[in-house]
Amino acid sequence: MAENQPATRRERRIVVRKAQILDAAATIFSEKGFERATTREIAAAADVSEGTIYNYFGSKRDLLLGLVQTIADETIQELNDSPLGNVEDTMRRALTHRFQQTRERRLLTLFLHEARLHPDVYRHYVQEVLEPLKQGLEAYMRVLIESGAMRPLNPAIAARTLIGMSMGFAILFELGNDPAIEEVSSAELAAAVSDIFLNGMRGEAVSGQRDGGAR
Amino acid sequence: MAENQPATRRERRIVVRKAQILDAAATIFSEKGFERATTREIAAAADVSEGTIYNYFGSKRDLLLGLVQTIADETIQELNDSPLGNVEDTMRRALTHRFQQTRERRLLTLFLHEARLHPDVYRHYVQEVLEPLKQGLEAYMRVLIESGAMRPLNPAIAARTLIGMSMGFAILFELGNDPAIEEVSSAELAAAVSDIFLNGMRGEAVSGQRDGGAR
Amino acid sequence: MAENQPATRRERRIVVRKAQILDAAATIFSEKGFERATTREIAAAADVSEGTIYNYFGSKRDLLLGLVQTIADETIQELNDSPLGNVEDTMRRALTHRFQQTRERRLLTLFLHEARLHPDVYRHYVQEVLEPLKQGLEAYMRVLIESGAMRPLNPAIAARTLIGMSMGFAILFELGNDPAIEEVSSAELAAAVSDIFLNGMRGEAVSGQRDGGAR
Amino acid sequence: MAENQPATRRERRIVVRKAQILDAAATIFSEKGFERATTREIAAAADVSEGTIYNYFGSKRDLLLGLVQTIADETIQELNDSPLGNVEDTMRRALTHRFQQTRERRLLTLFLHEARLHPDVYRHYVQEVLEPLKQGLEAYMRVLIESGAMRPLNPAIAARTLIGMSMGFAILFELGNDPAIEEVSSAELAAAVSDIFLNGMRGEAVSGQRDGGAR
DNA sequence: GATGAATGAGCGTTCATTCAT
DNA sequence: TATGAATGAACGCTCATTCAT
Repeated sequence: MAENQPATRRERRIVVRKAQILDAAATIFSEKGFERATTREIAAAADVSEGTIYNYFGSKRDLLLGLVQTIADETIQELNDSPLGNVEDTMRRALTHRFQQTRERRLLTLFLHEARLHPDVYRHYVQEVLEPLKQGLEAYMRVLIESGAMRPLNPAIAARTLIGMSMGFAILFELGNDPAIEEVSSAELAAAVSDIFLNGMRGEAVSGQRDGGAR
Repeated sequence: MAENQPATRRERRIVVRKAQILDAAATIFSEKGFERATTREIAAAADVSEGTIYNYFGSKRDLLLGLVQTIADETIQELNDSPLGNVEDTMRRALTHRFQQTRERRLLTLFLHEARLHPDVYRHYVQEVLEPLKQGLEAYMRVLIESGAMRPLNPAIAARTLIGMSMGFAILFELGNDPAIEEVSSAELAAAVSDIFLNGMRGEAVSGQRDGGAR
Repeated sequence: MAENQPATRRERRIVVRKAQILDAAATIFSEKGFERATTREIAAAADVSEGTIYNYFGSKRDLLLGLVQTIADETIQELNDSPLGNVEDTMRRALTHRFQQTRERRLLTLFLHEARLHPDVYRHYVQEVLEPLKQGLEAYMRVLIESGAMRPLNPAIAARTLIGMSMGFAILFELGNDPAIEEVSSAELAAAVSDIFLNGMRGEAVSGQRDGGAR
Repeated sequence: MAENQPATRRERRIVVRKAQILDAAATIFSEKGFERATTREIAAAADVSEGTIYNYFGSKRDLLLGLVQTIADETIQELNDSPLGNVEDTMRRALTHRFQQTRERRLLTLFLHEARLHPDVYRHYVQEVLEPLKQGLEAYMRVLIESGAMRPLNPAIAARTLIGMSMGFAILFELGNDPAIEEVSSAELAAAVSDIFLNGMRGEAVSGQRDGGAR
């Protein structure tokens, strides 16, 4: 966002106002959920009147969509910006970032809940963020497998396992009240989780004299 | 549940009615979310009047709690009933079950969302199901590690990684629209996921030196 | 009521049941008022089911009417039964009775409230009890005045003053929390009140010239 | 009330709106009673929407309390403002005023009914208006008795007799349908009632020896 | 007759949205 | 533009009444 400062003072002010309101919305949505949050509370938290919200957003729903969009954009930006080093580093960095964000903005369960129920949110969040991520990771898995760096597992499932793992962990975070993960730094957690996954993708299949999926 | 039929006709009818209403509530909650579901819709889906709901449940919220409680009880029951065979089988069975349930009852994002926001749901779901599961798994990890079957990783984090992985995967399921996992049987998915995790817990730690995608 | 035992066992039982239900209704109405009393509570207090109430009374409203009727009948009965001795004794006896009843059955404000709002109650209570009482007292006043026992005041107003006084006092009683009247026996109160009224009706008119407290 | 205009336009509008709504509430409560009055009706009578009521009052109950408070304040104001002349004049003036008010605002039975059932109304009406009145009158009675202007009757009972008389009369008024008092001016009624009471407090005690109606 | 579960109209209240200022 | 009072549809819930058992 920063690279593209709107020219006029007016446009700049609009962007600032929108951000101010979205920030407030994020806070209140996170505290109360979408439905139980009231526009009055959001207005109070944003230090504007209720009417002002409607000068910048068409509806309460649009606040949510704006928020989702903002975060989706950020996420995509980060993914694109993240230097592609070796797998371990990349993954650790991505997970670390993810965990840090979850600690700050507890919006994941909200987004998932709303995405499941509301097509617009679904579009902005699942289709625009999760799907590309799946595709990208799946392709990456394929590369790693073909290069021999990983076992010949189903790359689609591997990609989804990683995403699910990351998302699930983030949710545990968001649910809170778990010293075992709260007292560990995001980086350490990311390292541990990434270690398990990557190690799981290497090595031999767990046989399997026992019957599994792999044989 | 069938083994323990309440004696009197009246008690039996009450149990049936409650189940009928909870079933309807599950359907509507899953479709609309808790807040957007109305007691009128639930009554219609249960084929009773609105008043009847309140003969069996004290409030709309109690419907949610009843649902959470029911599913929590089921989950705990399953965990206790599940035969403790070797790690692989147990895990596969548990995950398979989990994935099957998610396909049928798309309530996970709802529960997580509500648990995050409502202390009662938190108590019934997180504290009574998730916490014990964490503790149990953590202890189990410890055993496996001590026995040498697994690397000396932090058992707390290992347990949470597995739970997060399972939960995250279930959410991807619930979000739907992903042929890559929908066209695979629950058993196969469970096998693959379990394979990655267990393999990840064995073997050597992945060192940071090895490079990743470039090779 | 006692003089006229219904012949059959069945009829007798009906009368008993009705009384049992009306008693419960009196208790609950007095505690909660008519609207806030529920048929469920009344049924519980009467130790019958809700349905049973409707076997004996057509509606909740009919419970109130039945109660009003019962008390109106009692009141009329008492008035007719009360021996007509000298004025002082009669009045004292009537007021004593009134105050005793108020202490037991705190239904006066309820009746007045409902009579003001509901024509049926008005008919049963105001027209059948209060009006005859006014007429009777007015005629009595007339007699006393003509006989010279009282000053030539407007007998209609005199009668209403006495009734109002008695009713107002009863309300003060019903409102409770007033040791000054609660710790005095009904008889003493009745004597004092009756004394003031009767004395007020005798003697000379109070002329405006006399000054009041200042003297 | 006019002497103390709130400074700002906004504050003025709020006061006006509250009064407008309370007026409507008074009308509807008087017609239907508190429970049977609906906020819809009150809103319609006040010519505002239902929502607007809740911008000014927290609940339907608060409307009642606001009304009680308003009238309690007025009553207290009047008592304080009323010039203390001789007893007769003071009493006549007070009663006249009372009767006039009852004719306009038929809220007495409602207030008594609600005061009996609802602690908040009790506090605002009985404790803040009736009790001080009792105390004031009792003290006044004591003065009159000590000065010899009245017989040595129990001043507490005398005070309550007067209050009860006034209240009871007001209720007869409110119940309506009585030409004998409706066709007489408030001032005349007040004069007659006050005459009876004051005369009753003077003179000698009515002894039981004198016979009553027979003479 | 007695029961109490079922009913559903109707209530008080909330809150996203509008619009006159 | 910013405001916040006004709006009214829609919600959760209650309870008098009915009726199958």
